[in-house]
Amino acid sequence: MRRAPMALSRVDPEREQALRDLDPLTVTKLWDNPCWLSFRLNFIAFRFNDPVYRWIETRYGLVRPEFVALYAVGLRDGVAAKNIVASSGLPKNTLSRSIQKLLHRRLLRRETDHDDLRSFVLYLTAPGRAIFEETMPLMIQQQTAMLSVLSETEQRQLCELMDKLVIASPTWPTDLEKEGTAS
Amino acid sequence: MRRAPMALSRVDPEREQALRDLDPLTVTKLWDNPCWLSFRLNFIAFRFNDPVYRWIETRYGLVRPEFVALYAVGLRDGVAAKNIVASSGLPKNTLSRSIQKLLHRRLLRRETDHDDLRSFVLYLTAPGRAIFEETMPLMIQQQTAMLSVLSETEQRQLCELMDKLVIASPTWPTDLEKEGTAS
DNA sequence: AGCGTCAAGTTCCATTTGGAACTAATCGGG
DNA sequence: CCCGATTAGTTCCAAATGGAACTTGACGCT
Repeated sequence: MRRAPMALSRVDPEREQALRDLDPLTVTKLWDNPCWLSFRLNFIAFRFNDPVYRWIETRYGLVRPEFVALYAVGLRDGVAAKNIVASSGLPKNTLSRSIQKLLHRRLLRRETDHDDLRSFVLYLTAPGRAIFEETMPLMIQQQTAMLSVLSETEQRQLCELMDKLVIASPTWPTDLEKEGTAS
Repeated sequence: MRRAPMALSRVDPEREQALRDLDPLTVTKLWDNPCWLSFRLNFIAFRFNDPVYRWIETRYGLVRPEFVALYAVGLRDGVAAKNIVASSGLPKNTLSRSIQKLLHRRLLRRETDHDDLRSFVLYLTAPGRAIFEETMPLMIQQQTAMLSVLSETEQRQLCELMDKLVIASPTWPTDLEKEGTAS
């Protein structure tokens, strides 16, 4: 168990300098960690999320789940809270509150869904859309900066590989079970 | 701005079924979202993290930052809190408390670092290591399940691409600035 | 139609979180 | 070799979080 996952860690002088900027524990988590996927995912995601959410918080006073909701409606007018829950993994009470606050601030507007009276359909107001439109280019700029170390081809590869994973996700176990060893 | 990022979204009958299992908003976030990287990262990371942390919480009563600390020390004996902060992105007070709790439960042990008297070096106790050793295979099992849709080659590609990203991470902007457009 | 089960969203409240201020130790210059 | 600036870790406290219970509407079954 204490071995590099999928070596490519030859002493490549190219990288020597960059490695000096990484915390030693980060280096261990990268190359001496059987769970390489988890660490890379969380690390890269954090480096994207953190600047984005800090900016949105200071600029608009919207905290993370609030922006998640606004962004979701911005991408797809007419979604319901349940969709945002399903696609974000946030608990539904957190999203309920976030949507309330957005409604209060008139960034979102909602109507009862006439096909299911328990449900509400959500829309951006003009100010809501303004925030969405202003934020999007900055997020893209951050993404571009992060991806700039990869070639066009590599970027497409990465996109496609992650694509396959997301598509396969409904088949993944949602619980860790010990019994797996008993097969 | 409202366009698919890097299309590969041809109507591939292979995927039609899998797509039916995904929430419509999830589909939008995948293929009609200029920020494809962020969504894929967060989504896949969530599907790994959620089962793992729920299991650890119910099995050992350790919450996420506590397990983050234990896992870090498990990977690399003798790290200090600051390293865990740097590599995890969690706030340092949260980690301070987590480490306290682990010390109290005798899963971790610490000594003052003789090179820097402000700092402490952390070690796993035998019970701490037992938890680490028991959890690791389950995490690997989850990772294997998630990656099983990819071929060996694709898995290695994914690993290498994410690798490059993490290595480049020290050069990424840590703040979103409007000025970027003024260059 | 009438009833048990389930789903969408909300409310309650104990717990967790994280920014900011703090303590103690190191470092960098004159 | 002392002093201002910085860093490791802790403490404080207001605010966010999320599990569980609740409300209201939908759906299936007889």
